Amino acid sequence: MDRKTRVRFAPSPTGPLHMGGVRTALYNYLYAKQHGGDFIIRIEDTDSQRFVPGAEKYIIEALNWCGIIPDEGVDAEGNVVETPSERHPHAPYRQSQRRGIYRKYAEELVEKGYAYYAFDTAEELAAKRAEAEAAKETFIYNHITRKSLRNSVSMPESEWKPLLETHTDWTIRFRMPENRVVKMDDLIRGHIEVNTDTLDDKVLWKRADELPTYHLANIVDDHLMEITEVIRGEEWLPSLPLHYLLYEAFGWQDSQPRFAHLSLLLKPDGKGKLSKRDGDRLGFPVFPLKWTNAQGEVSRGYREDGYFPEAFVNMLAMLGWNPGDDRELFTMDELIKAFSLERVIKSGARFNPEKAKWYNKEYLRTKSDAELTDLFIPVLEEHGIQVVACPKCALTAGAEVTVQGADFKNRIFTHDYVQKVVSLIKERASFVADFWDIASYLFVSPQTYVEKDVAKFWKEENYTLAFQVADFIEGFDGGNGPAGPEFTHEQIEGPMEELIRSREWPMGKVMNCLRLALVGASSGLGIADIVSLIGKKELAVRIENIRKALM
RNA sequence: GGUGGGUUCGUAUAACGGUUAGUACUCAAGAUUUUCAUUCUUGCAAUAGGGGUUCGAUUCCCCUACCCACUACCA
Repeated sequence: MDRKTRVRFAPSPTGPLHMGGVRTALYNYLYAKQHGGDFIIRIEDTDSQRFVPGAEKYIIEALNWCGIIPDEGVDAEGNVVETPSERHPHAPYRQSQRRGIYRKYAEELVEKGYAYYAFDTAEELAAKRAEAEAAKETFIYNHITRKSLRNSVSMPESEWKPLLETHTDWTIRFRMPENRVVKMDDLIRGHIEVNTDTLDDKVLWKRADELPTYHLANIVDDHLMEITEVIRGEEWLPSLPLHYLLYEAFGWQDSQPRFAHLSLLLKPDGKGKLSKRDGDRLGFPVFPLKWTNAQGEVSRGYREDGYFPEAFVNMLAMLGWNPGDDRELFTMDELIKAFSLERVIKSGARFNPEKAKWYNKEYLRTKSDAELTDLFIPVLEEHGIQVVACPKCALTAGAEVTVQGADFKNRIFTHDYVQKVVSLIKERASFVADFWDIASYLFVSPQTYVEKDVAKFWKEENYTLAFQVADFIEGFDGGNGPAGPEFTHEQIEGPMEELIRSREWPMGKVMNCLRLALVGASSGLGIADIVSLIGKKELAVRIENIRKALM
């Protein structure tokens, strides 16, 4: 009776999906794909009070961005996604659209004696709880207190039956058995036992909004959707006994899914679980995508912060799971092959933003120059730089211009130029957004000179020599004869170094003076790289600028 | 308070009951480089505490401490 693996991610659309939620979805997805099964997204929107418009769309988009694509569920537009060859129709995938099916299951339990009608009002129960708390006790709605409360167990049928019609906010509660040890198995945590006396009679269905609570909807839907493994957050572990008992009450033990409870993501410092506040406080995103709430408060997202989805997913996968060896870099396909619930860590995983950054850096390096160039161009445009596809082609403005690689005056650069820049700087960055800070001097003449570096290198005996090197570069014909206007890095580097060495000039000091003129600081690419990129004309401009500024 | 879960360097983690307790991130130092960055090398740094079981315990058992979750007509 081997069943096809079917797992589900069942978020509640009450806000943006937390990165812990993404991890839960990811582990579900990896498990499904590894077993050649289906990954299903089910929207658990049975709480009309907490429903947040846009949250569902956000969740689907976030998972999409991560490459976690459902075989069944809803897509970002709200359309049903279903496996084409599936025999069983499982739609709809939103519990609010399934409301019609839950009541009969709840009533079936009442008929079998596993549940009962309860007529206590929320106020009455709140009063009971307050009373118990005052006496330093815990109020539990169970076999002891049940008798003194208003329900179909404590009252004669003649009394409660009419209440079903007249009373509009009754509930159906599970009848928790007395003093029974529920024995459970968790794929991650092993064997667990709990005595039912510590549990209470949970509400399964509410007459007020004709909707089930999580527990009922969850079990019924998992059964109907033929879910084989339930992989969910640790916060559900305490209700596992109830869920076991529910499967038993329905007589569905044979097809009961296996359970795996994942530990929570903890904040990077201090105590407690990772929250939105930690991100704001420590300066990192806790959500995959940017989210703006009803009050207009914006929460940053990994996508908008410049993370590659592969890096984000990889980082998340390693938070609470490891392959058993030293490998740390995994593509989604590799994760699918390597993943196993047996190697999921039981304890909570503290999130480390530094490591997240490191992952992005690693992935940045694997990207092609062309790909990174495409990502860099919008950043350049934000800084007023125009990038054209070829040296001689029409600008968007309409005017035709000729750009010889770089036109600093008009702030126009060729695609080819940008790509060269990218190839030289990509190993120095963690994010594409860093490119501008690292390489702005390759697009704009420096406006200021770092004081500390000026003090260290800008001395007459150094800069007079630096000017001679600049003159040499300007006169260099690149081996192309007198007509050769520019040169490559390879062409200039040797002769330039030869000049300095043959005259026994102090290489470091001279170069840094030149670098100060070109970059505005004593950091950055090699001089040969810079001058071959920006060209003779711009070199002259920058020498002139620094003369004016510092002499 | 009750119930359940958890505890290896600062962080993420590895280690059939037998290891000088490994790796990565961070940090520090050194090498390389015309500077910075990269790269490379090295270093700092852990089994929560106490009892057992055992020839031998990070590993198994018990107690304590601490952390987390749950304790709603929320999920």
